[in-house]
Amino acid sequence: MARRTHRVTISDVAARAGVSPATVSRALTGSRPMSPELAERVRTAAQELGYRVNLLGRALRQQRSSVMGLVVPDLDNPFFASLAEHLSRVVETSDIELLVASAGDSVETERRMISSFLDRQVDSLVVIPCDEVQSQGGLEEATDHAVTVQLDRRVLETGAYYVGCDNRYGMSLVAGHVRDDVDAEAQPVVFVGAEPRSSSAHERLEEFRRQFPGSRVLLGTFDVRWGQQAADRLLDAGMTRGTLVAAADIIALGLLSRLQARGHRVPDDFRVIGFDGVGVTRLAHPELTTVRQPVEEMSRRILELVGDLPVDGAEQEIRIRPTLVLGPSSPPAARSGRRS
Amino acid sequence: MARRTHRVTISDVAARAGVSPATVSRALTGSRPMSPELAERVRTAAQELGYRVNLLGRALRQQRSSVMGLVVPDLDNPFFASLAEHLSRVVETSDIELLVASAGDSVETERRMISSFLDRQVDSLVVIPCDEVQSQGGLEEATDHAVTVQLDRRVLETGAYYVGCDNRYGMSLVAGHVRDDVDAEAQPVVFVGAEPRSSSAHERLEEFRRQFPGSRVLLGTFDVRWGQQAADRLLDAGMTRGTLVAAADIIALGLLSRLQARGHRVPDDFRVIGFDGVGVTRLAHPELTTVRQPVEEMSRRILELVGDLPVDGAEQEIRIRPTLVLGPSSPPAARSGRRS
DNA sequence: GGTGGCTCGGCAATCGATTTCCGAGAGTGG
DNA sequence: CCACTCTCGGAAATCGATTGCCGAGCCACC
Repeated sequence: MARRTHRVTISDVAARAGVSPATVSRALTGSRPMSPELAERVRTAAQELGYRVNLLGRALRQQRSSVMGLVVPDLDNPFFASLAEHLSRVVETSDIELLVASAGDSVETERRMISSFLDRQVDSLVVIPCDEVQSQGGLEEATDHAVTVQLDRRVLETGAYYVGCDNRYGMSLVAGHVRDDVDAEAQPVVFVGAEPRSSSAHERLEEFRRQFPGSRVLLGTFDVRWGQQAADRLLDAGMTRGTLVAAADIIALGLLSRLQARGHRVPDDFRVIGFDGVGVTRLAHPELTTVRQPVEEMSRRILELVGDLPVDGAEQEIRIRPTLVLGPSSPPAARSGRRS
Repeated sequence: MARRTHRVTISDVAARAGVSPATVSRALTGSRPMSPELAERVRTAAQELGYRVNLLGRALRQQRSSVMGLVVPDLDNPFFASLAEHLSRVVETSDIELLVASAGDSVETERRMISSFLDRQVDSLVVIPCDEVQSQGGLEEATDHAVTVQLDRRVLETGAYYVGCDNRYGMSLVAGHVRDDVDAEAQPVVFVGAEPRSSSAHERLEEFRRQFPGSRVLLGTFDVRWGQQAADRLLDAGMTRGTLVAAADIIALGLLSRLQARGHRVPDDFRVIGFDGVGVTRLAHPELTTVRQPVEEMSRRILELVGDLPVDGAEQEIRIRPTLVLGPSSPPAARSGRRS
């Protein structure tokens, strides 16, 4: 386990190349044109000494860290992990770097992570807030010190940008599908959602209620376990068939596994519909009908917002329309013969 | 969208409190005892001005950033995401902060991320290497500049620590289970693994071969799609029953979904066994038998390694024994009546 | 040949915090 | 009352890089 014998600084390189630190800086960053042979001499000197730039020093001087921070509620939720991965790949194309921190599903930790990113002088901060209400403080703080974007979940009155999908529209697509393709009268429609502590949960729930007034609604959290519990609850109450609309794929997967474990068939007895449409969806058998969030485009819009040219006329709130992806978990009713 | 009106520095606070910057630093960090009332005066001055420390400045001076970097191959793989989440929660208990970057499954990006973390002066670096061979360069570089730990996947000759689970032992548990509880003679056993480009893939494969010499082996990548393809290949070749040992849960889930989609029953026709045992496992129906990696303990050991007291006699290589978790995807054969 | 413009290297200030060292003042013991 | 110790605040150096400014040298043009 060899360890740094000595720290090589820009002055060491300067000494070796027989020039001043200023010249080394300019040669390595190309911040000012110079004769090619001198530049080359500096580069080899740096190479030979194994010089590596200290980004702390640079950032301190430049007042710019070139870092985008991302705070997610929980990496164990595949949807958030996928957002992180996508954003990471998009940011990759710029000269910014994305660093991710998890809030461990706690508002306090979230706040600490935001603070810490700010203290580290990130240029921009993307936050998927834990809680519609309690995350507000942290976001306001962030907005004062860096370009801040709320992703996926909206918290009002923070002054930050928002990028997310049009949840109401997405849910209306589901409603259309259920009404057109599924025999709605014979089949009770139940919404299995999450307590509206985030705008996504909120909006999906509201739109469902608007579309299916009077329909049954069960609310829990965004995880597999809740889906399983909800399935148990419905089955224990004697339900034997129907359409279950989940507020997220991860809940739908929980529903699916429990329905099947207890001997019910999907889609014959129960139709199941999800929301999000990232990677994991493919895990399910049968594959889920779901609302695919345009993760790619969301990432690109974020990058634009924090981009080099701070578009002053930029929208505060960017909503991107999701698309419905049909899967065998809710096939079109045979007799209607429709295909969308 | 309010933005920093002015940058508050330690000198501003000093001026306001009528003391020197040195005193402010000492008051806020408590690095030297001082009269309580003075400390209080400084604190209120800082509060009133909305002062926040610049960690770049501090780190530059202290030669210590208090950051642990984590480079994962791909956050879309739930196992890696889960490792990140667990490590994050464990590190949370110390005064170190974990920052995560994804390599987007590319050796080049991985190298860039490592470099960038080093340039940012991380104190320690945890890497789940993409490739058993090609990741070596980056890891050597890392070892020269920070305490470096390879996680889950081992690359030889890097000088870095290694923390991971004992894959051979884990696979031998699976073998024992298959031999004891499953009628091995009547049921062909097939390994559905990944090309040995990582030590984990390697070790699991080797141990399987040692335990079941001559058994069929299919190799692909660590993702759902490969599991599905493998299932197709086996079924297309006329297989109708058997025990499928997957090198990872994520592959097992792919197998499961395709087997079921094509009308085969698990566990009646096919037994399926996974490896990893993190969150997503529960998604499956039926629930997977799997080898649970002790993610929690792995995280703790990592923190110890980079801990304040650099244990010089520390093991280079820490292997933690995983445990077998039985699930209905491979129930004990009825007639043997055994329970483990 | 003088002068203006240009190129390009170096000096030194700067970013923001920490920390070493110094010295003033208070307290104590002889 | 002197000498010694102790406490505690401040001046200034320091971490590593970037960059505004200056000036030397060169060229070209009149």
